[in-house]
Amino acid sequence: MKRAKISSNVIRRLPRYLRKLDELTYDGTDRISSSELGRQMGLTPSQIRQDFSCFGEFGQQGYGYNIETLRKEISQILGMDRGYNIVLIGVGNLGHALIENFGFSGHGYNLLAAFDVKPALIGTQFAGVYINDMATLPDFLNSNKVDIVVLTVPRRAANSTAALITDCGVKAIWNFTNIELSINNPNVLVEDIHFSDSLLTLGYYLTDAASPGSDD
Amino acid sequence: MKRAKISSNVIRRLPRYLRKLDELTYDGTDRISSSELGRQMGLTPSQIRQDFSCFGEFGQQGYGYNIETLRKEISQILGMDRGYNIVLIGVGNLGHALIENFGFSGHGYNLLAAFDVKPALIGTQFAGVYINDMATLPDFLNSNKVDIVVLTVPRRAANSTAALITDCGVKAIWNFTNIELSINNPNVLVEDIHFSDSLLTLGYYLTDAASPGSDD
DNA sequence: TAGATTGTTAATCGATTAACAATC
DNA sequence: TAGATTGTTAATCGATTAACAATC
Repeated sequence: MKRAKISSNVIRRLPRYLRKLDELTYDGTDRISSSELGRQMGLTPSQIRQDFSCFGEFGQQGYGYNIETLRKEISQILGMDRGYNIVLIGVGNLGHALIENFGFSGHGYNLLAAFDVKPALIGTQFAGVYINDMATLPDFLNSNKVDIVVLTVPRRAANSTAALITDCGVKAIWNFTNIELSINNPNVLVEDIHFSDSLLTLGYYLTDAASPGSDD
Repeated sequence: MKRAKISSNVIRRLPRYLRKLDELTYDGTDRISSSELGRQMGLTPSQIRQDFSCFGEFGQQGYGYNIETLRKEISQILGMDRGYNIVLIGVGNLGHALIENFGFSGHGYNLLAAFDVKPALIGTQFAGVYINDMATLPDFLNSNKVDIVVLTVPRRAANSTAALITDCGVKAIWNFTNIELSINNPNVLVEDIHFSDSLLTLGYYLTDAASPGSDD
């Protein structure tokens, strides 16, 4: 498997391809050319072929790409077949929403358990996932291979929780706390969902769209 | 106000600057140079000066940038002073989480109301925001200036709801449904929060990090 | 076979970085 | 004033697009 210096732009397009391929499969399509895929996704055929060629040769001249094959390749590149184990910390509304609606298993992940400090939550379960006492978290992390932690704790607990879990060897954090985590271990991966960055960006474009026409 | 062809890369860094400036303000700092800001954010001083210079001259030679001034400029560029009105549609766990925890007003937005189809929810309120019957949505949109709709409905309702609201003149959608909305009006702005894209990206890097060292 | 479409190399375009005169 | 740091122009780097020989 060739894996070398692939740009983050390419990587972030892979899940989009995957989503599109699922949609095409659902619609009953079984093959597609780079030009048709580009048309549907708003990308150039060149870019699509370049993107795929970072990882191998998945197409066939004169035919295009077989959707099932391509989907399998991309899901493998993304590691969806690795059965990564996940733990969620902080079962507020957002944590709750992710447990019940995100569909971890549908993406190839195992959501092993959730943790919270709130006594009323401890021992209950949502969608088959038990909520455990935060106090038992280090023990849990030490006795289970946990690949990814979903961090949905309140902002004030973000950095201390991050420190706790990275000390226990967790190497990847899916961060919903809307702060930039300060982690001194350079091997820990952090993927942020910054709600506010997203909404403010939308606010910019809205302001921009209103600007040139009339300066009200 | 100069507004011309500013790249999306620049725009998406603006909220990050804002977050950093808020943090610096909280820490009691009142000025900063592009090199120190770059050091703290992992950007080059050149890039920071280039970014800001897209919008004006906010610094001072030999001094740097006044944090309060810079913050005000950026928040204006993002349109945070425009008092945009927002409506949220779909009060499941996620919608609920956003209403209670996102802090729309803290970002300069007015969350006017929420809508859902579930009878048990209609007429109740969370954090002072009333949940109204979806059936009353068109009336509401026609009699109120609603700038942005937060779309937190189930996936199956995504496109029909998007069609409904764009027909009522809504020009911006903050989309949490994890599908690519099909909207035929090119003037409607859509900003997606694709949870799965984010997690899959993290999965890629995790897989990648495990790859070169040992192929286990 | 002829037509279609890939994978890849070369060309272009845009974004980031470096350099430096201007100036607080 | 001297030192620091900006805003901006030029240089570099990287990503996207175009072109085309290979081939299914």
